[in-house]
Amino acid sequence: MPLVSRDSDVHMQKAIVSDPLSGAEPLYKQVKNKIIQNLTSDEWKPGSVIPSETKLAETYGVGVSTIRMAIGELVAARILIRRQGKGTFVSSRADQHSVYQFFHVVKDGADREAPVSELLSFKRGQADDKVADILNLPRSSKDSEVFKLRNLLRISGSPVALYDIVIPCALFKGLSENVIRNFGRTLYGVYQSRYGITIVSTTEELRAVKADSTVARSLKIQTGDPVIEVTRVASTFDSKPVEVRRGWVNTKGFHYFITQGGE
Amino acid sequence: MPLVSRDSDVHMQKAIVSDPLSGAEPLYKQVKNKIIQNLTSDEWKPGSVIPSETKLAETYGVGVSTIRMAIGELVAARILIRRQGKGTFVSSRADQHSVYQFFHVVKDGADREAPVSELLSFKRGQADDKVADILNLPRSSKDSEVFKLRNLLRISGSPVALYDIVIPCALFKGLSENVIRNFGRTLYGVYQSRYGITIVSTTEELRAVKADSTVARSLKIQTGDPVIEVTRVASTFDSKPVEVRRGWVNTKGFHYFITQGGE
DNA sequence: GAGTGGTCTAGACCACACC
DNA sequence: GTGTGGTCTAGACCACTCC
Repeated sequence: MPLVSRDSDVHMQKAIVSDPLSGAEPLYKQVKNKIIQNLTSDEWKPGSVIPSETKLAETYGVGVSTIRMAIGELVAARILIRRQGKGTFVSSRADQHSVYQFFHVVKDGADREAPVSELLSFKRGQADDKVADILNLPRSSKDSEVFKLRNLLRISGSPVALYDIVIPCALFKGLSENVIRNFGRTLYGVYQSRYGITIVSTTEELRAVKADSTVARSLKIQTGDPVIEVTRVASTFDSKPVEVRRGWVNTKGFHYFITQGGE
Repeated sequence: MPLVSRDSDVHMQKAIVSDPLSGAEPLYKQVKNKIIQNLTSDEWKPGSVIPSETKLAETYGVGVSTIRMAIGELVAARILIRRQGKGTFVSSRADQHSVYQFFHVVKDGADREAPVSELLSFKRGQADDKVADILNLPRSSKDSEVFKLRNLLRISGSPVALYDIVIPCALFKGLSENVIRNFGRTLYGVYQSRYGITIVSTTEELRAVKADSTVARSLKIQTGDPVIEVTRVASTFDSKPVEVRRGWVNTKGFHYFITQGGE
């Protein structure tokens, strides 16, 4: 059932329209948003193929090149992956190679190795005001309830990072300790496969601080040793913040890496 | 004088050809490389307009859409900037907004403010083996001569970072203390405006370490205070490493920021 | 109005993957 | 062979900028 193009028909849902006078969004942006909808609603699952360009063109009633533009932007944003002869795939950020999209710590002088995470604690409570503001939750109300997790990451057995994680209960209904333990390798994998929430961007603030006794004990270093303190806000497609975490990274034998630019 | 397309003519320089049998690169990649050549040779200067799409299409003897593909990739890499109705511009990384492309430190709770840099020392010497390897220089020969700079960065007067910088003499002939002092706001600005070298990508390794006495004195903190140690390799278009620097960042009142993903 | 990039299309042929 | 994405083109019309 092709959606509208070049006409201003009204359907039950927002149709794809190209009407210069109404200041409508470009067709390819509308297509892009439709695709994102399908991704957020988990209709198209991570790792799977999406319909071919020609099929999408028919479905939405636009030219193939328009579809290519929409897909092109999503490929640039690493949300989709094109493979010649095979199809266009939904990027699976949970797989080996792309864990490092958001985890930037590696062992000195070694190749990237996937970290193993251990859930140390799982609680339910109120978000403090600062976190509530970041997550766009009301302050101190029933809707500001959050899950609070503590996670320890190891690389080849050595403790690398301790993270305190805060996520809204409203977005992750039914989340429990068991779900996390049994579900996925990474937390973002759980967000994605169980809740259809894909983390696509993060902002981080880094500081060098002295490890307190708790951090030191977890990371097996001395109290007062320098560690990197990371405060991260993770967001989904529309820059909607979903998770706030604060962590401490052991950089004795490990380092935090960043690449900028490049093609 | 249009270059070749669809034929295999031989010119004095590499012509743009589309010959499926010879396994040649796609036309648009060749165009992209031509554009990069014009940028590296400083024929098209940062901040200026490049020829219009139609002109480029004529010049290189390809279709406008092919030009658009080439430009599209360079825009995605933030090397070119398109402005509707005005033209396509060479990104000037020295301007206010893009200083932060490679400098990731800001004052806590404040807007981004451009840092001011002070040259503390300027020497000429041999690169040690490790640095020589990174910069692709021969070990301990005449060609492994490098300039060694020490730089102090301040934000609103407060010392933020101390950097030791190493660059090959061969690439920066005639560089002197005076050139740096009189030339530009940033060192990368000098690389670009005086040597036609544009830094387009960097990799950084971060560690939390204790400040030694030199670092502490420069940053006006206590010896032993935690600081972030940054080791950066900066590269130009073809991933050719141009500069190695090691720095120490004061994160008392400042933080190092990172954004990943996003559209 | 003239020139620029922005959007959108239709269609050709190629390279690759799978059967 | 069939279907996928990859490359490449020609051309239409729109929106913006400058004169």
